[in-house]
Amino acid sequence: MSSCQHTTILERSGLRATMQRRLVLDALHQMQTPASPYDIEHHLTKRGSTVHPVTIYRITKQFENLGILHRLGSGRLSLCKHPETEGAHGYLRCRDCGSVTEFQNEHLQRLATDIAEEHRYHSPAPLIEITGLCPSCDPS
Amino acid sequence: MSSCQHTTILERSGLRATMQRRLVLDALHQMQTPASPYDIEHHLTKRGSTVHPVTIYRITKQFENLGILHRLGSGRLSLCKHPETEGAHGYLRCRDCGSVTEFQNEHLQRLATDIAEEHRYHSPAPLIEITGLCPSCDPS
DNA sequence: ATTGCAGATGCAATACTATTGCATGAAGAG
DNA sequence: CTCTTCATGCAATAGTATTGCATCTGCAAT
Ligand SMILES: [Mn+2]
Ligand SMILES: [Mn+2]
Ligand SMILES: [Zn+2]
Ligand SMILES: [Zn+2]
Repeated sequence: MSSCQHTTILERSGLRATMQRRLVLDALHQMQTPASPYDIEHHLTKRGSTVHPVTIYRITKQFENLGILHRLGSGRLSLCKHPETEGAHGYLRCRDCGSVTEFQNEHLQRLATDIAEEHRYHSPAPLIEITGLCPSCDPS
Repeated sequence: MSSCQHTTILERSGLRATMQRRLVLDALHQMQTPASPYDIEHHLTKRGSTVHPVTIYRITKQFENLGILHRLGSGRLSLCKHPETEGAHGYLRCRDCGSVTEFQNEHLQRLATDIAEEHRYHSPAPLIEITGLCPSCDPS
């Protein structure tokens, strides 16, 4: 996903294609892993760009509402890899160290979508999150 | 679930059965809905009991690690209804208003557990959380 | 029942995270 | 280019969580 595709995402969203929004999308794309607003700021600072933390909070909230990114239970943000897909996205998260693995399971995603609909839930980006202890954090 | 059962939970956990821990369990049980640490404090204060917020933070973190309660993505805590059951527990959460509905779906819980095991995850209380927009918050 | 101690609590200080109001600045339509 | 609207930066504030340390208490041993 190139920087110009990020601009396309913004155009389609109805949001103005500002430098700050493109930088936030670039950062999330480059980091490849869920990141907090301050993680994003640090990433950008290291690369010589600056976006004010308050702006990052505002931008990410908008992106979340548009389904451009997912906010995980840890508060970290993950770029939605397939925004055109209406189906659910799956994450496995360690509640100890916070590490996150994205998974793809059609069957589970179908079931989760059904459950959401049963309860009259709707979202442009339904999110399934399974929380447990990762191998490193499992005391056994 | 009575107060004496709460004491049993504590005995089995290896934690001392202090007044504060019993009060936190009582509060979560009485509230019937996921609550933040400060929600718990306010509930207790209204009933004439006081447990210091810092203590509630410490207690709930221990309970979470023991699988006695679940910490949802909103940060709110839900008493685990079936601590003896090793299977996963499911929650549907609105990312706008934060309302939570617990659901029970054997099939989805089985699938989620399988996915967790595939990734060598383990937990005394695996948690499935589906996030979307509830009927009240759906703009459509 | 008394004692002793590891573990638990309360408090204050601190750190971290998120939100709001307002003045200034930039995107993009015309 | 001009204008309007939306977006950003900054400062202040609010909300949430953690830590160190002194004191206290559950509970096991005697
Ligand atoms: Mn998505
Ligand atoms: Mn459980
Ligand atoms: Zn871990
Ligand atoms: Zn809602």
